Amino acid sequence: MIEQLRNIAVFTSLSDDSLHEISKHIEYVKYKKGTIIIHADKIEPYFYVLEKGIARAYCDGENQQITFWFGQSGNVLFSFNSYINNRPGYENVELLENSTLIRIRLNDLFLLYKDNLEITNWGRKIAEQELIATERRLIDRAFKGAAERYQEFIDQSPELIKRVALKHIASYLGVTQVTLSRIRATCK
Amino acid sequence: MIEQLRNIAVFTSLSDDSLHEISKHIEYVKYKKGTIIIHADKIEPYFYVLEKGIARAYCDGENQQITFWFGQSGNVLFSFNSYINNRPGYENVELLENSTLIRIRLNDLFLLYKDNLEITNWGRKIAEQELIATERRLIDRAFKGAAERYQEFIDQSPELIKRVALKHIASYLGVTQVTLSRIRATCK
DNA sequence: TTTATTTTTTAACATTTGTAAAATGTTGCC
DNA sequence: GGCAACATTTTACAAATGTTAAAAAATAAA
Repeated sequence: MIEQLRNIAVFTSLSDDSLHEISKHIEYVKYKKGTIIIHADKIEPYFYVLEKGIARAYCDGENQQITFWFGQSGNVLFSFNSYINNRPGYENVELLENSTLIRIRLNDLFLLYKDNLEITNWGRKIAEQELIATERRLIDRAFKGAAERYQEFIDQSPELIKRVALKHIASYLGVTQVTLSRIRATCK
Repeated sequence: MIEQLRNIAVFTSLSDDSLHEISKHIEYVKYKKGTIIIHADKIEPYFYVLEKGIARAYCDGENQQITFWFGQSGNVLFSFNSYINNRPGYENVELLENSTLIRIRLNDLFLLYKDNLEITNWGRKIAEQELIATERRLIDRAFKGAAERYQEFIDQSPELIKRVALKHIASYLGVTQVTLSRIRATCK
C-alpha cells in the first residue's frame, strides 16, 4: 500500500511513517469521464489525489465557463474554499477522462495536521507550490501576449494539449476560443 | 514583547508559547519610503511582517513595471521564490511609505517549521490565504470588466486608493494607466 | 513662493480581442 | 453508412483597450 502511494508524485517526499498514517484514512475511487467531483456552492468534504486521468476546475458565468486549473496524474485536487476556509467553494471540478483517484476526508486530514509535523509541512508545501504557480500565471498575463502564453502552454503541458478540448485551454489562457483559433492559424 | 506581536494581524492566532519562540528570532527594522527591501534575482534571506506602512511587489518588464501585490499593516512580505524554493526571486518589493517592519531570517523560520507544529500550521495558513486571494484575482479578470474590478478595489481597499499612486493600481488591475483614467472619468 | 519633477488626464489613432453566426470538422452511436 | 451532437475554424463587424504624445494637475524641492 505504501509502495503504491510512493509512486504518486505528491507523496514521494513523505516518510514511511507518514505514508502509513495517511494510508489508514485513504480510499480509492474510480469515476467516468464527465463526472463532476467538486461542486460549486457546496462544502466538499474530500481531498483528492489524481492517480490516473485529467481534471479541470472551472467557474460558471452567465454565458461562459472559465477553466482556471488543470490537474494531471499525481496532482492534488480539492475545493479551495472548503479546504482553506471550511466554506462552500466557487469552483467545479470535472474529470475529463475516466480516472482513478485517492481521497481522504478533510476532517481526517486536519486531524493529521494537528498531530503530525511532517504531514503539516507537506500540506504547507502543497499550498506554497500552488501559490507560486498561480502568481506566475497572473504575472504572465501582464507581460506576455496570448500567442506567447499558448506557446508556453504547449511546451510545458504537451500532454494536456493532446487530451483537452481547445475551448477549455482557451479560457485557461484567458482568451476566447475564437482568439485561440486565430493564434493557432497564425503559427501554423 | 509578546503583547506587541499579538497586536499585529498575522500573529493573533498564535499561542503565547509560539509567539515566545518567534520573538527570540525577530528584529525590528525601519525604512524610508522608496526603499526596495526585496530584490528580483536575489535570494532574499528575510521573512517580513509589515507593522506600519504600505508596500507593493512588482516585476520589471522592458518598458513597464507590473505591480501584482499590495501589502498593508499586518501583512507578511517575502520573496516568494526565496521562501518557497530557495531560489532567486522574480519580484521587487518597494515600500511606498516610511515603514516599520519585523523580520525573521528564513533559516530561523525554517528551523521553527521543523520543530513547532503550531507555527508550521500558521505558515501553512499564510500560504493558503495568499493562494485563495491570488486565484480569486485570476478568476475575476475573466469574469469582470476593468471598471468593475476598479470599483471592487475601492470597496475592498479604501486605504490603498488614498495612499497609492494610480499608476500602480492600474497595473495591479491589469490595465494601462490611460484605461484606468478613462474608467475614473466615466463613473464620476 | 517659485521651480522642477512627477503624476494624472485627455486626445487621436492603431491594434487587439470579443461577439455572433455560419461553415467545416470530428466523434460516437444506431 | 448516416445521423446527431459537439468542437473548431472562419468571417464580418463591434467594442474595448493599447500606444503615443501632449496638456493639465498635483506634489516635492529649492
